[in-house]
Amino acid sequence: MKPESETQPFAPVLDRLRAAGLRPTRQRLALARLLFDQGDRHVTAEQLLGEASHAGVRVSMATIYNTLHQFTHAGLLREVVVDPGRSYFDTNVGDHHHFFVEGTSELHDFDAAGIEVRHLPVPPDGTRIARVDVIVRVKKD
Amino acid sequence: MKPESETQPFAPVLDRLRAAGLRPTRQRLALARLLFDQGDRHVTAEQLLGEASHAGVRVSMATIYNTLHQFTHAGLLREVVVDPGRSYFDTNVGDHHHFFVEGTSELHDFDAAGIEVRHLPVPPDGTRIARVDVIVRVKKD
DNA sequence: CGATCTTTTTAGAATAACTCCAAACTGTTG
DNA sequence: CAACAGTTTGGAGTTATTCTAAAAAGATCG
Repeated sequence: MKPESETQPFAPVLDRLRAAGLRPTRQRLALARLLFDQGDRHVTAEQLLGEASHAGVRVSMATIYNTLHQFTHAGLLREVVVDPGRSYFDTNVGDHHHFFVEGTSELHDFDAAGIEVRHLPVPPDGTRIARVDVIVRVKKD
Repeated sequence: MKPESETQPFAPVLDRLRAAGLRPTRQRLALARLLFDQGDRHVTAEQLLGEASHAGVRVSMATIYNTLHQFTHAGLLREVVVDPGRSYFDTNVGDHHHFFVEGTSELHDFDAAGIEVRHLPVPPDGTRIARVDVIVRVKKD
């Protein structure tokens, strides 16, 4: 039997797009597969463009950005802001946090289940908590 | 008795620069006073340039950036990365974390003493924790 | 299917936030 | 104050991202 990637290459990703109310266009499908068909990843727009062109998919930079943001709004991606001047997009949208290795700019996930953030103060007036990000900045030693 | 800001306008800031091994030049003194003589603040480079020129201090953008980074290295400021595409510099270098109000891009400090972050996982191989940032993203409701 | 309408995509220009550079200037030291 | 190292500066250069208007591609209808 052929591997799933050959027998149902588009199906799961197609469903995700449909569920998100995004038209499954050629470029969205291709990008979704690059993003979601290989486990948890952290990508920048530029990396994704590189991967796309490497995979023979012709996509413009504008589409890369549009798509990353649409996926983020749809909850398929999460934007991670750790590095001034560049955004990472995380395919892991579960409850987790990040290690950020200064110098190499690598990101690593760690599950939120293992840690406890307690006694958070009350949010400023007229606001409610949307999300709590814990960024553990580490250095090579 | 006159307020300290009138009686000893330069002294404390001068000491801080000296202690940091930074030559107390006219621009560094002026920027340091704008930054440190009014309690805890979060500024962007552009804001600081605006304040400087408003205060009649002629400084170039390059110097604003140089100075912000030097102060950060010297431990007089802390860079806060929460907003893609812009850095904030925080004059509070104590142990604290941030509320970030999406939409208005406001930052508010909260003391780290009140919360507990427990059971942090071990950092990736060959690295050690430099800092833990907790960012509580809030939305207006 | 083909006309039509809407959504997407695209190349390239535009913007924003920095960073770099070589020349001018300034604080410091002897 | 001479002389040098450290600083500042305007302006050009970069990088990441957004915008724009026109072309292309899906969807819908008859």
